[in-house]
Amino acid sequence: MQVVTWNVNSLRARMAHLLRFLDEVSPDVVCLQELKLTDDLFPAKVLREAGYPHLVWWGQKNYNGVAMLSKHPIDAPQKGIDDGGDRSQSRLIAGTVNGIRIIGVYAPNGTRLGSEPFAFKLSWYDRLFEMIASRHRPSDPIILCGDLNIAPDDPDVWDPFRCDGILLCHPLERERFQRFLDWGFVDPFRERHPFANTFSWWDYQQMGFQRNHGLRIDHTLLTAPVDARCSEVTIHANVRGWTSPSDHAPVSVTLS
DNA sequence: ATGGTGGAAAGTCCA
Repeated sequence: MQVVTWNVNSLRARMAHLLRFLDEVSPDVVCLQELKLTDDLFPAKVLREAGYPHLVWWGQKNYNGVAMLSKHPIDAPQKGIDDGGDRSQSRLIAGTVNGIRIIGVYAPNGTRLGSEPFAFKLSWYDRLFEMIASRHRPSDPIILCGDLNIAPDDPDVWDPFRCDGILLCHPLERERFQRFLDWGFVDPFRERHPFANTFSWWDYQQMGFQRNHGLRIDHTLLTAPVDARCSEVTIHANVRGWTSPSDHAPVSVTLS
């Protein structure tokens, strides 16, 4: 089983790329972020015809928006962090596929250090952790994937000196990421490639992709029983080179 | 010095 996460930066603008990717890679499950459309505009019919009959989506006007596409049934679908807190931003979609709880998220960017959106990012992460830790054990099969908007360590950034302490690389953000690892999640990419400077996002500006000025902020965290089945982690960086691309590449995990 | 690019949408906001 192959599971993909991809921030498409507008589903409507990226529909041709998505269909091409589905055709070329044929993953079992796809978690999408930044749909940037309302629920009524979600292209369910086209995606069903593309081989993904099982769909869950939670859109929002202009910003955010998440979806899960699957070849297999999606049990216990969930939209948002169901803790009674803020639901104004569509940032989480979850479902159980073939016994694995798959949680796809679009973490807040944070905008600027010290800003209100930055505080929202930190508290959103606290809520996400609480949601998972309060209802799961590390021995449960879980995939936590998405645009986490955190580059966890120096090898995850194009220039550790220039990126030191900036947004997406700040200690307060890295603490939030580390908390999931301390709880029991594994970062299978870093586990298999300890020193690789491989990125999942490149800025549109100043030839970011051409100069490989990128960050690894899209992740596929696995609990131990899923990691034990994980044969491959692929960052599909070639997709970032397609004409008029998303600024994020898809990331996939392959399970035996 | 507050830019550069891209997407929402029709003036800015967000990333």
